[in-house]
Amino acid sequence: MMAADRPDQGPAPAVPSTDAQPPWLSDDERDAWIRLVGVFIKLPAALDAQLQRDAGISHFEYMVLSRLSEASDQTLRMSDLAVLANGSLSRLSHVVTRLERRGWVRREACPGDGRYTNAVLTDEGLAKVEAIAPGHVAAVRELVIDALRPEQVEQLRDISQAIMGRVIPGAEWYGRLPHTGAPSPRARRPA
Amino acid sequence: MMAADRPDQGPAPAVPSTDAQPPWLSDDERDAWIRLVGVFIKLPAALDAQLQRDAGISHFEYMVLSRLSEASDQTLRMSDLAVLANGSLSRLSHVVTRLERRGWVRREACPGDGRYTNAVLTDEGLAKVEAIAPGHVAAVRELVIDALRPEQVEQLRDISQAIMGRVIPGAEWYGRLPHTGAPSPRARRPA
DNA sequence: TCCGGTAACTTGAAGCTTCAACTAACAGTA
DNA sequence: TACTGTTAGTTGAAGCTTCAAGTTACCGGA
Repeated sequence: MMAADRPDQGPAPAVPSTDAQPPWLSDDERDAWIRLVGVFIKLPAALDAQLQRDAGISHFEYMVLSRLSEASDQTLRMSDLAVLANGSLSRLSHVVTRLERRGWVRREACPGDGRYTNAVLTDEGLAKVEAIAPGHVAAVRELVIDALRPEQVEQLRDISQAIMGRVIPGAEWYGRLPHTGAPSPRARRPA
Repeated sequence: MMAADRPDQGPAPAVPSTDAQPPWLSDDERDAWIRLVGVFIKLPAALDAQLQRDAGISHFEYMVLSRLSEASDQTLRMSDLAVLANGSLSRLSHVVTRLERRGWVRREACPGDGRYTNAVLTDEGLAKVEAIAPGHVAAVRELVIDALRPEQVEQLRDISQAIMGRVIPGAEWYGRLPHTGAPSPRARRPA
């Protein structure tokens, strides 16, 4: 009966706020937000669909295999791999168990410190990623990169970086983890 | 043994492609992509966390309640609601069952055409959204909008729109569904 | 009025993620 | 050597999503 006057922001507040922050989004802000929500729901689904169809794996599994393939010795500590793949340690542990069953990854106790576990990409695993990667990169191009003008790609980088800075407070490091570097005695995270 | 030369794009291709499209991403493209992946993994998690903590519901459930609260008569057809909430009909059906159990939504057979089912927001449901919305909008502001300069918000809108155009082919309509409009005899989707 | 076709859901099972223990290994201290 | 605390990782259960049927209601002929 009176909740439809500010679409997409939910109903009007019972008590109008007088805070420093405007309580609702402007039309432009709301517009951008609604579309961004669409992207972060539909884009992952599209990537999963492509990988599932062409390779029978999820996007998260792809990231795990891909990050391992980039690491020196195809080896990473579970906890570093979890950060690189954007997942929790628990999620990674379950997924590595599955990937182990499929023969693409193997666990090894870290020699010298038994607390750590290394995940190692097997030869079959490496072959699998090498087979999958071109198709996946093509999909990323098709769905995202080629949809944008070059300056938009830069804008996207800056915008994503700014959002990540809020989502993971103090995450200037984001996207700058070990990757090609040495096997990282410890991921360099802020304290 | 030779897969670490192009970080974050997977290993090099066995057979170098000579296609029209460059097979790999440039450094700038890769950079933007890695960060975008971070956003679409971590941002939904952050939104879910806020809503779960403050209201005990998921982001998808919030969208369902919110879209209903904006609809005339707090009523929408299941299939329209599914589109507006960015989910499959099956997912929506399960979620509505849960929301019904909690007393926030009610199902009604569409009078006149028994094939359709209407989801209706109850008074308790409306009260719930009204209580939740301000906190959620504050989180969206905190995590996204306030992290960006005004021109970046516009860029984000355009970029998201461009990506959605690829992810859901022919989706110029995206973000422009019923919302405040009449109860939509049928969602206007491209054929 | 019957019959095939189709669109709108619903449902149950399988699979994945999350959450909350729990275990294991080490570091520091006495 | 024992005791405490901390960090890495694992595991099982609960909950949600997806997938593949199944229903139900209607429409358009014959």
